[in-house]
Amino acid sequence: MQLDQLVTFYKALGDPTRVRILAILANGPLHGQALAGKLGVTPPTITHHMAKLREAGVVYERRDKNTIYFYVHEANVIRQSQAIVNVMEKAKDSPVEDIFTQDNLHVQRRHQMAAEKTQVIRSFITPDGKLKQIPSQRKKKLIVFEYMVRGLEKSRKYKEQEINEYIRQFHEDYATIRREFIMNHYMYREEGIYELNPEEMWAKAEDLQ
Amino acid sequence: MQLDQLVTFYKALGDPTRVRILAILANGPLHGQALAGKLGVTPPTITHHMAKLREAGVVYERRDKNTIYFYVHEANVIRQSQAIVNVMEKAKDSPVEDIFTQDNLHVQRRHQMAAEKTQVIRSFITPDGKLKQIPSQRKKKLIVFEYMVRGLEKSRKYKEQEINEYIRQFHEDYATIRREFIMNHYMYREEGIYELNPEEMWAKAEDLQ
DNA sequence: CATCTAATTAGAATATTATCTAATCAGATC
DNA sequence: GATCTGATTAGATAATATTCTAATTAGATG
Repeated sequence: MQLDQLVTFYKALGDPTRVRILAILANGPLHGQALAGKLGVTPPTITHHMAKLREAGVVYERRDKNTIYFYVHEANVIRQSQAIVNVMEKAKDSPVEDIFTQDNLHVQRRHQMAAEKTQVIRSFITPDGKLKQIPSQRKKKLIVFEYMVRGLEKSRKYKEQEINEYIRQFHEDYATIRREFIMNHYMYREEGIYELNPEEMWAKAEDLQ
Repeated sequence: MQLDQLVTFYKALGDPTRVRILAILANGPLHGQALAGKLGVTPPTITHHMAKLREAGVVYERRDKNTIYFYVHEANVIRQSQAIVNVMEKAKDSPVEDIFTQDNLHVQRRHQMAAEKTQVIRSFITPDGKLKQIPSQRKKKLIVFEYMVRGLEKSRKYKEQEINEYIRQFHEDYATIRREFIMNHYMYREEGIYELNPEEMWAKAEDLQ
């Protein structure tokens, strides 16, 4: 992520009204007037704040007739929350010591995997949280799916419609992706109701080969 | 965390100069004039920014003669980075469905543990990152130690002096805490050099009883 | 105690931001 | 196509924030 996007993100969260908006939207989508009412501000103020939140990739919206519903883009919030930590991590010059001692080879490997994931996410997810295309390499696909699925709530039951909506924030082809979620054990379906599997069941890129 | 502290934190990171300061400090402590030089700004500007970063609990400082060295308070940055996610998590009314199905009992348990940890951290760590006192209950102590130790780098070799310095950001009694780190397998020492153990070896509050 | 060094405070200039009212726009719906 | 509804734009105001120069302070050190 470049400096600009990072600063935009933190600026967006650096205002009490906007944080309150996010807290409200965490309970589910809402339209502008409702937000204005709950917060005791005028609609133009909401427009102003939503523009900032949208620019930061923190919310997205869907229109229904004349009404615009705002949604938190949760996966994006989670990802960007790490931004400053990543910057600091990256800023550290890797010391040239021999860190490949017997003791921490597996730690090394875990580091490497994390770096690879970041890399894959960065190349398949646009700054505003859209999935450019479904990766064809299985390993990359799993990394992206795991990233997407992290925005869903554990042990919550979703209607198919809700899952479709959720996936659509990333990509139009929700049907394919929904099917992949099931096939790779991120979720299971029972009588039309979807739910996240425990993480131990997920297909994991790091288990490949 | 209350709204104010959260907004202060995000505001602090919502400025390019301050982000650049953090990127520089990630490589190690530095004094004001050096920062001013590297960034091409005047010393008063640095004073201004450091006040904001300090207020946000993102840096701390140590004086040596006339020179003040600034340090990133990494554990604090990592913790506060989660703030918005926590707020949203908390804002969601827990739905009154039966979520205690066979399938996700262990997920439940994990949730509970995470909540407990947050609780303990909140009660033993001040908003600006100091450890109020060393918990006497072993379980709580481990939670706090794990939190502290997360600010150290994996597979990096530390001199005893460095460990002392590091611990001092939290508490004056670095000797006791350093000993505890070893006793509880967070770190090991070899010929006066300290290093983080792989996480699997750490004493964990969730393994108790 | 005179002097040096690094940091801070004061105060001003400029830019950015949050919020409002009033006016306008963009889709529905009758 | 006239009207209704909800959102946006324009423009003003007041509050905040960033950065500078100049003056001051707080510790060392000779």
